[in-house]
Amino acid sequence: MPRMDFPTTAAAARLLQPELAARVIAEDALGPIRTVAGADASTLRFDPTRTVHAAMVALDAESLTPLGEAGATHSGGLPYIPGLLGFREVPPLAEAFSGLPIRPDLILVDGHGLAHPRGLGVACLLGVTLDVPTIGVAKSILVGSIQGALPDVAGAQAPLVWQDRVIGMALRTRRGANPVYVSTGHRVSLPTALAWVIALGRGRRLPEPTRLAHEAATRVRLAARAASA
DNA sequence: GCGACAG
DNA sequence: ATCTTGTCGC
Repeated sequence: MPRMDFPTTAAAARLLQPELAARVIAEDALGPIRTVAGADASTLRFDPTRTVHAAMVALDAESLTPLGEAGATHSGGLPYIPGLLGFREVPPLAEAFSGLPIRPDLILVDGHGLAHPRGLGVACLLGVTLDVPTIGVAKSILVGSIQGALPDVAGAQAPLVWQDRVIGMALRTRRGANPVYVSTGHRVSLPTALAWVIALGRGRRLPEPTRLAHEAATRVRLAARAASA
């Protein structure tokens, strides 16, 4: 099992970013997608111990039937720092990944992929760490702005542009709801990423794998709280 | 110096 | 990210 060493300080994480970002593959390098997974983390608002509860939920890509889930809790890592989210969440996420009953062909990560100032959002870091295709699905913008109009119609899209480059796509998955921001994580092109996010939707704002992972991560946190009481 | 800032 | 009831709207 190839283990990766994660930086312990923000400074070390920043130094490592260019090297890791260079490993990201922004093109389609994936086989048939039969199973997918959602990945998310849950933390406490104010927590000096910096505990992160992570969860991954695997599902059948076609029927969206859940196939299993796993969680992991890590403490003492980095705090939340914009731009360094991956270094905080990927260690517990990678452990959760190893607890899944199956190895998913594709992972939807809660947060950005290449739509990041140094091209290393949490989805990219998880992808290169596990060497699994990943897609970033974020609920708000980290950098860049939407180019053009985004009609209030389900399916509407508009490029997310930063420094004259398209780094992702704003996608309105539901009428009357704010868009989600889709970007390449690893081994998936942006058009393919968009297609999968749409295919894995269920008429709600967030795609099903992401939604289930969010609920699972919350359960991991509540279970940890109950266990320590 | 000021404002922005995934989760 | 999390704390939370009722409430507005299709």
